[in-house]
Amino acid sequence: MTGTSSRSTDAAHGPAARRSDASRSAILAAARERFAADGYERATIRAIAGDARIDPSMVMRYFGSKDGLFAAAVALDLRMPDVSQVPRTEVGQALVGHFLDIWEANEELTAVLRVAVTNQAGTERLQSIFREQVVPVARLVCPDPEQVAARAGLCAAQLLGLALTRYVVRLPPVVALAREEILAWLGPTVQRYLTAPSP
Amino acid sequence: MTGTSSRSTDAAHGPAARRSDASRSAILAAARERFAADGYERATIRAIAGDARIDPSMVMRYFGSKDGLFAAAVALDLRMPDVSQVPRTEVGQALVGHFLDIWEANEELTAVLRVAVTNQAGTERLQSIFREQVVPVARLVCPDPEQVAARAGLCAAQLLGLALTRYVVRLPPVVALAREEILAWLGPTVQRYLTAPSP
DNA sequence: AGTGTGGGCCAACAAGTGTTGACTGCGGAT
DNA sequence: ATCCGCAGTCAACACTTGTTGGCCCACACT
Repeated sequence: MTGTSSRSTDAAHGPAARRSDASRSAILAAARERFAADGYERATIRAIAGDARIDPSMVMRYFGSKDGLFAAAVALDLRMPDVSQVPRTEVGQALVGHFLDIWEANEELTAVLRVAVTNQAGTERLQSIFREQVVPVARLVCPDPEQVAARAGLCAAQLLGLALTRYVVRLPPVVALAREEILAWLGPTVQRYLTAPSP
Repeated sequence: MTGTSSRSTDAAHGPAARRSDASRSAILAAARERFAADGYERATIRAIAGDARIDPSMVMRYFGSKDGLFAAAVALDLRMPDVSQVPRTEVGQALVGHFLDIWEANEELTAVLRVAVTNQAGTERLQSIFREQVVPVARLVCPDPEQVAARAGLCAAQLLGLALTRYVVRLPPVVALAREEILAWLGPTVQRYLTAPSP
């Protein structure tokens, strides 16, 4: 792109652009798809490499191991919205809507969820996403600091349950729900878990 | 041939008691444990047979295949309570409590959930449990027959989400919740999903 | 006694897994 | 033109998986 000539002048380009970047991202895309569709064990390196039209040994050279590939494929950023800009009474709906957005934008979250159920590394990945990206947002909304973790956990239970039944197990009635229905049903639930007085 | 040479004591005991029944149930118990702990692919027949202190080939002879073993191991009965005996306003809490009970009574539900995420047969098993055991109960509580499926689906999303975060992924704040806290938080949610007017 | 049904063990198979190493050839730097 | 680094290929390794068939022995029946 930027003239292959400026190879030695990698001054401000961060990590020097490698000739194999196309293959790398092809592998990562295929990996996300396979992990999301099949889970960790059934997403074989051979299948991923086949999807990316590349030799399996290249996957090893680039990412070291299957675990390394998974770690590189799902470096997940939830892009949580700035809830301080949202009216206190609508934060529940806003969060549910945001989660629906990112869940349908790409397959990374589905991949993390599927893998987290059978793979230790996946479990830890999901736990760290919760700890580092979900809990801090709850901290901004939630009155009592001591209850932040529990309230965030309740929200995670509701939202992951929706994702599980809608995108993984695909219970027909849950798949059939329209976006507005989900917002109307789950929004108040999340709102209550975050802001209602402790029962 | 029907020459099953009726054993001396099997007069009217239904399916004649076999000499290998001890081994069979040992295998089934080990299978439930492994499926619950490891999911479908990582729960190997060899490991299950090892736990049951029996040869792997016996598993094949008794259950035909790994799929057959799974089907036999998790013939799940939710033992749903008779909700018509429960006051309309407490049915939510009653259902949440019941699910906590059976989830902690044995590992069958955890096994079904773990397997359902990566295995097609497991997915169908979970779907049929929902269709045949959860939806009918919702039908008794729910006013509008057209909304029964959707409302049951919402309850499943909340309850499976709790199970996922508490027993599978084990998010620390969710694991730390006491039974009464869960009842107090989730009871009203399930209650609303079942009986509140459509939003 | 003998006998045969069937529970149990052993060894092996074919297929598929992650992973490794040696080899080829293109392209940019010298 | 020459060299060197690195993307890419091929083949193989060591291992595990589900699954199969043959064999041995215990026991209940005649």
